[in-house]
Amino acid sequence: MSMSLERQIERLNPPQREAVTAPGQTALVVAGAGSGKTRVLTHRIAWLIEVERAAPQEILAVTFTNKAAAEMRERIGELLHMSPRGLWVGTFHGIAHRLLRAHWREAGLPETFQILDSDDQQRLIKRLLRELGDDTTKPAAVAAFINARKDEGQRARHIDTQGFADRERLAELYRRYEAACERGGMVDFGELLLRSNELWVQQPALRDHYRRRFRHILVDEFQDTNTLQYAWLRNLAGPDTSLFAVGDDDQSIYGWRGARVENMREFERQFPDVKVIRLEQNYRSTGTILSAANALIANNRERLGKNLWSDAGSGEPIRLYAAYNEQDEARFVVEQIEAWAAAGNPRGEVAILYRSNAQSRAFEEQLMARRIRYRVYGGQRFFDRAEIRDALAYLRLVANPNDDTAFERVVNQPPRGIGDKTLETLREEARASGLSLWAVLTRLLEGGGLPGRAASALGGFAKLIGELRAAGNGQPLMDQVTCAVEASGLKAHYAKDPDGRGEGRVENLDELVNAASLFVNEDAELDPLTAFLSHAALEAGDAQGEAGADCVQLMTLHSAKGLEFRQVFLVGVEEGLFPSQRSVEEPARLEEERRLAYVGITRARERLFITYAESRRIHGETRPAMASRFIEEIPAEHLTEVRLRGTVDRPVGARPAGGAGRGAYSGGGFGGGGYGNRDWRSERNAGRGNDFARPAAPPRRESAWGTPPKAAEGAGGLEVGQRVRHGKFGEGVITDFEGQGPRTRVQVKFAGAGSKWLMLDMAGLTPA
DNA sequence: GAATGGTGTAGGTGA
DNA sequence: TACACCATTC
Repeated sequence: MSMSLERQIERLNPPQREAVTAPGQTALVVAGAGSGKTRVLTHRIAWLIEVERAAPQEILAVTFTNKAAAEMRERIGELLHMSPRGLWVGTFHGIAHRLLRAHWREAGLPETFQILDSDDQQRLIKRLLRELGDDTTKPAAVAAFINARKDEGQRARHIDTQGFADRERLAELYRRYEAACERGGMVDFGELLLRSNELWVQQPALRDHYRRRFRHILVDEFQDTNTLQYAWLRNLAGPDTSLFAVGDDDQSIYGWRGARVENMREFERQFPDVKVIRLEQNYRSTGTILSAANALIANNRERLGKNLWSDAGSGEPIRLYAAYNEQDEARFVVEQIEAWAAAGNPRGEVAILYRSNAQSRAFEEQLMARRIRYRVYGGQRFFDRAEIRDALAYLRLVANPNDDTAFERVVNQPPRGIGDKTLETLREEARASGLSLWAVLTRLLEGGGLPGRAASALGGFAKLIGELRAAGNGQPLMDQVTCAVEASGLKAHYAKDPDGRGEGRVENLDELVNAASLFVNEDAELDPLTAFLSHAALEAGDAQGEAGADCVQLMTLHSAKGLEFRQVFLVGVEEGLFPSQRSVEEPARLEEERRLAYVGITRARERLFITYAESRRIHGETRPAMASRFIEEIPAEHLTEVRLRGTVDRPVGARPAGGAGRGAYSGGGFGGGGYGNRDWRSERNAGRGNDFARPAAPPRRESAWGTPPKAAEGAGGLEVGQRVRHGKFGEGVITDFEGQGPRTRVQVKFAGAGSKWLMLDMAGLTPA
């Protein structure tokens, strides 16, 4: 053992060390949030190589996200001071894809098969429905059905329709969808896994080859495996394979994608000699944050059971902010971030976590207005943009002209005079002959029988694709991409700015060329174009915004899993949004939402804010909202309210201490305009828990930072009760101050515009 | 065949 | 709000 690895392993705590050095066939590591899960996995791999003398090519490590795979690879490299050759680290999808590329013949695929993403998939289904004259079935519902069946390992022929007409219908669509994919050499995400699992089942010799090769299989985020992934693992693991699974049932958040937490229990049952190791010491968060997370997750019934602990201090209370609406919420968060940065803290250690991507908008606007750099993960990804997908479709046709999905996308993009009528002829012909659209097109052009105008338009398209294919032969990838973007007329088309976004789209197309020039094909077996297209499908592109820079991180709770930040804002924590409306009706889904909240809370190392808005605009409609039940599930002693609607901070549960505060809390209902007048706890819980029974603590007058604000002095000679004039809002009376120095904020009750908090420096108030 | 405007609708997470 | 889809017009 090298000294450094030995020392590294000595530094682990006993259960971590036990996991890393566990002998025997199977181990299940139940690893709580922040308990050093990735550390265990990477040390385990280093230990296998250095101590157990395993060859790197005997090790397979599977993760769920590309980000996790990249991190694991990097950390193994650091531990071993080199990048081990032959070690397989990747996502389930990435590894399945690699297998299918290597064994396309055995898998019954054409060598040039292309990957269908969910958008392609829906378009294909839409086409199938149109063929059937079905305009009532929703493509999304069909896609969901097919994907769910694939997640369960079922093909169309396996489906037991039990005489139910709708199920029969869906099964029929699945059959047609399978046929269409088969014809075009197209493989969707689920198919990657399904087919590679069938490879194990139908090609035992091949399976045995990999069983002999991969003596060690390690699985990350095991709680998120679905039926098919689990079957795939069980098939690959032979009697001599050592299977090392790491997971946390409390962080299972992909049920909607078929994940089965039950697989953890199943694993224990099916491998009787499995060694179960629990990692419960948390090294990440303060005691307060952990207690809050523990209390929240205790409301779930279906748990393996574990309790995180930490020997770190309790730290600050969790701050709760009730915003008036989503703009106020964003403004509050961004102000907090400004203060954090002003105090010399890195912005890159701040994350804003939300339930859904659409929520990023208000925060982006505020951050942009205040010129704070930020980075948004997820959402509209680079490879999902319309113009990029167009360009990729041309490239897909170059790689495989039978790819009907790509054909349909660009046959008339940019418009070249090929309309519905002409396309319908093609489609019909294709249906009748079982050929691809491209094959039919070639045949029709040769045989004549097309109206002159259509023939020349189609001829132009065929010529273009032919030229792209010829030009691409042996050319560097970048030249192929340039050619597809330019010769297709795509760039010129978008440059004409058909929708007011032309400039950005042209930039994106240039960026695609740039991406191609930087692309490194790591699989020598694969031609660069196919490798690039697969990369585009499997890794949806990097986050938007400035990479590497010290930026605030914006992402969904789902993409935050596995990450940690010194300061976290958990925003939009409202009933109907988080937990989402539909999940409220189903206990299992509600529990998954709660696990998502648990994931969010446990991302924070030092400081956690939870915010919600009392009024939120959804689908262009403003609706009242109320605090999420998850807030109520956090013990009140861990929460401190921040400046609830113009009053001072107070510990949650404390009664307002009269004076100006009282009015703000009295009264019921919400959505009544102006700053709200409702206690943050909903009626149903008032008087239930002991939160309200505790003796009321005196309201603490403090800013969010715990620094007592100075009163009027230092605030430009203004004081409470003074009449002032504002450029936009007119005349008003100062009712409160908060903060000090450049962060001083002042509350003014305006005659015509209600009560507002203003940054003193910015507001330009003059005595009236 | 292409462009434009109006209408209706909306679940949200991701490889 | 934002986008997809349809009907109308050029």
